[in-house]
Amino acid sequence: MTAKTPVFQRIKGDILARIQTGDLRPGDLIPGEEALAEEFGCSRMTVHRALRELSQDGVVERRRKSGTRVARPGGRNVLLEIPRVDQEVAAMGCAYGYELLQREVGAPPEHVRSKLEAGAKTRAVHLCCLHRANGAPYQFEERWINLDTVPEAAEVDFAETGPNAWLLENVPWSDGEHVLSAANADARTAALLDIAEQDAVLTIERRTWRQDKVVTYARFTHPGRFYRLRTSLDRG
Amino acid sequence: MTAKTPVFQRIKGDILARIQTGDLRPGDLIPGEEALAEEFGCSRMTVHRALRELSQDGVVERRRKSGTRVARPGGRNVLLEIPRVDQEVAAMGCAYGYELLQREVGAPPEHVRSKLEAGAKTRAVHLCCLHRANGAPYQFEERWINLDTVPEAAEVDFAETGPNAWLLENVPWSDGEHVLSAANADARTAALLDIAEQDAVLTIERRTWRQDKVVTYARFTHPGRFYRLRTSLDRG
DNA sequence: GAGTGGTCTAGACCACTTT
DNA sequence: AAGTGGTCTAGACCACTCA
Repeated sequence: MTAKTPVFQRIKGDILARIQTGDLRPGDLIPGEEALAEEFGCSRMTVHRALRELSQDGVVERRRKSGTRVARPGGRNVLLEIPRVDQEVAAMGCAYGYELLQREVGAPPEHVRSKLEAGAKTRAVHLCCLHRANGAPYQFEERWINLDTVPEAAEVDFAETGPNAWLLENVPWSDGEHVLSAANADARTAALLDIAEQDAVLTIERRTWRQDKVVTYARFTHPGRFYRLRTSLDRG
Repeated sequence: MTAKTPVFQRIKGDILARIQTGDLRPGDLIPGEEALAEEFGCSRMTVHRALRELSQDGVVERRRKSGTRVARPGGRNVLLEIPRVDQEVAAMGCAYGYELLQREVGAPPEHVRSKLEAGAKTRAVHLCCLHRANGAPYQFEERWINLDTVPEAAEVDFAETGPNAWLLENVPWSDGEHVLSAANADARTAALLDIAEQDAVLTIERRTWRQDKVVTYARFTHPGRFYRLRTSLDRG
């Protein structure tokens, strides 16, 4: 069935194979687009697309006049999929439960205000939510939503719908920043997640922007014993 | 200077802006390639490239005959950069130190053998390494290298060069899988990292493949208090 | 100045999916 | 059967960068 795979994909695969077998090593020069076009019996555009995608994947580095070289892998860039809680729980075959523990509107504390890149007069919605799997605590979410950026959020009670789902519906496709870290559970978190105090938890902090303004700052906390984040393959 | 930005980029930016302002909402239909080509005064190929890249970024979904629609963001896909330890330490302005604690060659234990997808007779190099920043323990690395896949590794002593650097030089650009989790430090790890027992640690497990065969399985352990992994922006 | 990649075109044909 | 995206071409011109 190789006859049906697009030419640019065969070129990508061919070059990748040459690299993985050690035939081409980091720093090695790859023939020019015109030469490859002749070698593969296709147009330069097709070769260009193959090399461009390899370059975007970090496999190859391209410079005008110098040519294309196999990249020296430094760090690993991996694609991390952070699923939606409800979908994640459902994917495990568990019943998903949502509970709003706290909701208040007002000026956020100082350390949150800086995360929101907000002024002194900025108000925010502060939410504490618990997500459950088959009744058992699964994730604790603490979130602030910047009312300067999303004033509509002040009118939503979030009693039934989690803030994540609401934001995805109403403020889609913002840019984001995530920070992952491990910590020991404090007394409050331990009680909420039904784990022992000092147990390791994995926390994900997320900030999202819309048009250069911070939309929301959220902290997701999972029991470390049961929570693992997998990355799908990307680059090397 | 918008005159110098490529046309396909302007198209991407334009459509992204329409989405971020809420002009286009998830599920909305985007005009066909031919219509957009006329709207932007360019060829269909140029429009196609813009839409293809948006599709690869997960911003839109394309189906033949149906057309192109704004994607419903589900989970977040973020680009996670896992840097090389030495570069990471150097980037913090610290002196990097490497110490090989243990090196042995033999049959790996059962739970590792399954990770290596190895047979009963497979031998592996087992390494325990400590990475330091300004003399202080920074990362503990435990690793097995599959000698079926990389027999050369049996001859390397890894006393001076860390296994990561060696593998990147000798087995470049393999595919990878990563698992992130939080855990409480056991006595041995705590002693090595100079932290208290039960302190939270962030662990990264990595497996890499070359040509469908597992090259190596590694566990990297960091003090959770000081270690954070940041994701750069990608998709929503 | 010369050589490389980067973009773009106008048109063609194909592949998939819905009607 | 028709309409959409997916690929490919042959050629063009431009932009960067090295000698």
